[in-house]
Amino acid sequence: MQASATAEQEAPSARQQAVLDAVLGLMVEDGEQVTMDAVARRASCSKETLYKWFGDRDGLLTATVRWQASRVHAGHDAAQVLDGATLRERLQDFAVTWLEVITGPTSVALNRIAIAHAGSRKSNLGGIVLANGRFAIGERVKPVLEAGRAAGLLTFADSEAAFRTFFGLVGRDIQIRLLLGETLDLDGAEIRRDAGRAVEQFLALYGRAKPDPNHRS
Amino acid sequence: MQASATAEQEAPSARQQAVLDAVLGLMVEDGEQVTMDAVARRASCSKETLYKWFGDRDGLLTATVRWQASRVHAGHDAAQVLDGATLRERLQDFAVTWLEVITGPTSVALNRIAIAHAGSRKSNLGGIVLANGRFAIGERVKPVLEAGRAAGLLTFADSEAAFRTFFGLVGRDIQIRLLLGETLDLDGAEIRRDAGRAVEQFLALYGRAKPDPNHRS
DNA sequence: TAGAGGGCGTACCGTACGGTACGGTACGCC
DNA sequence: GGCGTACCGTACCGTACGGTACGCCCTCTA
Repeated sequence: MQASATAEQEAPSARQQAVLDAVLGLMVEDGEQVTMDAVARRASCSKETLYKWFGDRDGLLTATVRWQASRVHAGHDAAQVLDGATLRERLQDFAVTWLEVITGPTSVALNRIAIAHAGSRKSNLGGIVLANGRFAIGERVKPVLEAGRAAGLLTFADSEAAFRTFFGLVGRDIQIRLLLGETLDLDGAEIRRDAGRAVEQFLALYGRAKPDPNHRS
Repeated sequence: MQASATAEQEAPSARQQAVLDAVLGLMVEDGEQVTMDAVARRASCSKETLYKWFGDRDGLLTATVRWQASRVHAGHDAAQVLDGATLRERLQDFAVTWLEVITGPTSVALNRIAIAHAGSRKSNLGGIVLANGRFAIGERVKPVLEAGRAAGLLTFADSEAAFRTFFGLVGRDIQIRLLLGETLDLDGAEIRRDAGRAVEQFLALYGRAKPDPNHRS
């Protein structure tokens, strides 16, 4: 009983990636029709191969979540010295990226699956989604906030609390509305506007000095 | 084929309410074991009766969501004249109530079911949950915000946008984390503290005057 | 050319679950 | 008492789906 891409963290082969993409496609089309038969048909592979590679259905779903998560991570490392314009720009980038992710159909479908699964203890899809979504971005934003504090641009005691406020200002009710089936389709311009508003509000709450209107990028 | 409490809005009888409470109980215990057999066993009724009363499984779930929604609504009407302390207090009330709702196990279970269901078009559970959750509270908060604006305490152009910011400041990442299976259990004190912070942040963003530190309730 | 192995397609099995049918019982009404 | 109604409990049916088994093809190696 060898489960290649499940218990082991081995990166999936190209063929396996194609299978996982097929799963994602089915999830986006209709989260409830992700059946082993449907996956096999869609990916043009045999069910036996699915079980050989992923162990069982849960393993397949887990591998899919991991696979999607592995693609989301991207983004530059922190510049150590921050001025006000750079800080604003970095936060804007995070906000835009985050909004693009959570409004994407793949994210919505994946979160739906993970949430449905979270109801019954087995196989921690929700934990994986959280670790690669909300917590991953937290770990990337907090250093920026702390650099901003070090540069005297921000003031806060607890970077985790500051980040959670930022998270709330950016996401607001968008994710829950999408998850519950509302169709919001935000275009890029609207996302940038929303992100900008959130950043300004965050800076209004946590900025040490009033934002300098002469010093826009 | 008469479906008493489904297509029709008729309030469920006492016996039917007991059945719906059984459904809620099963949902909280394990969202996936809400099977018609399990409901019948739990509620000590026959499956035939379930189908007679609710039509089919979707009807039963819909009736359950409506039944729970009908219990959540509560809360005083708006006082027309607002001073700063009253406004702060009203907002605090809303924030506490909302946090208590979304952190409750029933709400988490119900939202999970509705979200899982939202993946496939049939039977709009997500819409019902949204209408009775996020939108219902919005319709109750916005008049308060507008009264605050009329009293010169707040300044904003769009009450919907202002409410969404309030919503984000209150909820932050709490709901998505709970839905994805994290166990956060906030106690009453923490909820009040969170709510207070959110209200202060909201007033800092939208208040016309700086909050008067001498004038706390 | 022959053998081996990986993988596709498909048939198959067991079970769980949605939905229906039916016998039995309690209760109200004539 | 006799009848209808409402409901419980349970047996039953059909199907969908997770999981397994097996035959065939294709490719790679010697």
